[in-house]
Amino acid sequence: MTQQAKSTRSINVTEILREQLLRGDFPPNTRLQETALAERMQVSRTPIRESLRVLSKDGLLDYAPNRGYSVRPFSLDDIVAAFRVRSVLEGLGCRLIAERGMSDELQHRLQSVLALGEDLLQSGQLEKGEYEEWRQMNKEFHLAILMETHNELLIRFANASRNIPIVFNGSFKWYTVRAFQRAQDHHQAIFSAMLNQQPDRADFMMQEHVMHAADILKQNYEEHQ
Amino acid sequence: MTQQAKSTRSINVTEILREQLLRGDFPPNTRLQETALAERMQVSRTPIRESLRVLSKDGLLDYAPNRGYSVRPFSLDDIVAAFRVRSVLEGLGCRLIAERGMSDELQHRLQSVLALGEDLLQSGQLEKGEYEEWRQMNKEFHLAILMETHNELLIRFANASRNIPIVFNGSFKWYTVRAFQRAQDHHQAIFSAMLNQQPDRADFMMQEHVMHAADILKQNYEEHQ
DNA sequence: AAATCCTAAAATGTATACAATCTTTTCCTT
DNA sequence: AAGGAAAAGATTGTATACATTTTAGGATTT
Repeated sequence: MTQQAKSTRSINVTEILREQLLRGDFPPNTRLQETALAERMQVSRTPIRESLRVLSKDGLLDYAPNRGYSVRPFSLDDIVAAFRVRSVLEGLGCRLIAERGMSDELQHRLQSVLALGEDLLQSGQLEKGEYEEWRQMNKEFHLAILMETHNELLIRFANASRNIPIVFNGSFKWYTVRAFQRAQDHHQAIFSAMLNQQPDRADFMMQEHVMHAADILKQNYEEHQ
Repeated sequence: MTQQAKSTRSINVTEILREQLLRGDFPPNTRLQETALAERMQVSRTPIRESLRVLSKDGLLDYAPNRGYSVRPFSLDDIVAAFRVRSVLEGLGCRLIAERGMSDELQHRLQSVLALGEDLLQSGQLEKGEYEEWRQMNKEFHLAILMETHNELLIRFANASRNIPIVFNGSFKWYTVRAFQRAQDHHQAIFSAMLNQQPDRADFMMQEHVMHAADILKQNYEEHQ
């Protein structure tokens, strides 16, 4: 029997609400009233309040004393700005690893991730819009690199910079096959740069990679919105 | 009469506790018990709990469900890692401004800050360890640049990366006159790079500047601790 | 003496009651 | 009818009571 991680209602509510906010379930500027939420979530106001406080710290909600919380609206500029920040953070991650050299473990892990990416490109699945596996693969690639830095603040900020509506699930639904190929090429180049201890190249290519995703989002945002 | 910003006990408690944590009033790993804090702060447990939750989100406290909160210990490596992150964030800020060019307002503001720095160096005050004015000046320099980016996430992260014990008040107490001079030179170079729209130089010099502060802290940390 | 279990105390988690603040409506004045 | 005070309603802020979990201590067993 797997060990159930301990939790509290407050934490559960926070994660459920966060998911809903990231999915875009609530229109921008929607007021989130404590009593209404409490009823909806079948808990008292106490855990709700703690959740809302946390989510506003994460930038997902706006807050004013005695006025309560509302869903923070994100403009396209906000989102692109967040990508820019993430690009330098993840770029720094790659740089740090390139400087000190990869561990064997990371090397093998990334190699298998790269192989999976290659498989997905070959299989033709991506043409049919089945990008869920790609999403998993991509997440593992980025997360594995970040974790290896052992820089707690870097990991925290890089993750936080992805916790933004629209950004969160990636813009893969708008990717062409060509775009997937380019992303795979970027991953390869980043891996190569870290392996050969080329910090500048590793940093630069990661920034290029992240901002490429931002460009695709930018091009498709208006028609979707 | 100045407009008193609205607030709540929860917010007040959070800021008081944050200050105390940043000053290092609590030894690392000290448990912060809600009832004890509530009595000390003359409020009930409710606002205390909300504060502790927020401070743990900010990375100042550790938290485990049903076990409560404790003061997070920071190693020298943690602190240097935070400086590295801050250096790329503030570097990005300078780059963004160098790319688009400075506003007249920022230009004048920074020029007056630079002039103040020059004055402080001339006056000989800094030799006697009176670095409070320098601290103010330095803060304004960095903050003015950040604000001008209008990148909300960048501003938030950059500020958060300074909210760490020891880092918070700067390591100016360990600065020699030579170190102050070098910092002033860095400020001048950063300003010049942004004015002349040299993004690479602006970014690089800001990183150099921030990591210089990290170096000084590193050299003096052991004897202080 | 070491380990384990059990119980009591203390701490955290949650719900609810009350207080303060904001919002809306009503009603009065001009 | 417009404007504005004042009261009623709704919402957030805080305190407290109760529930659950953890922790500490001691008794019991091996």
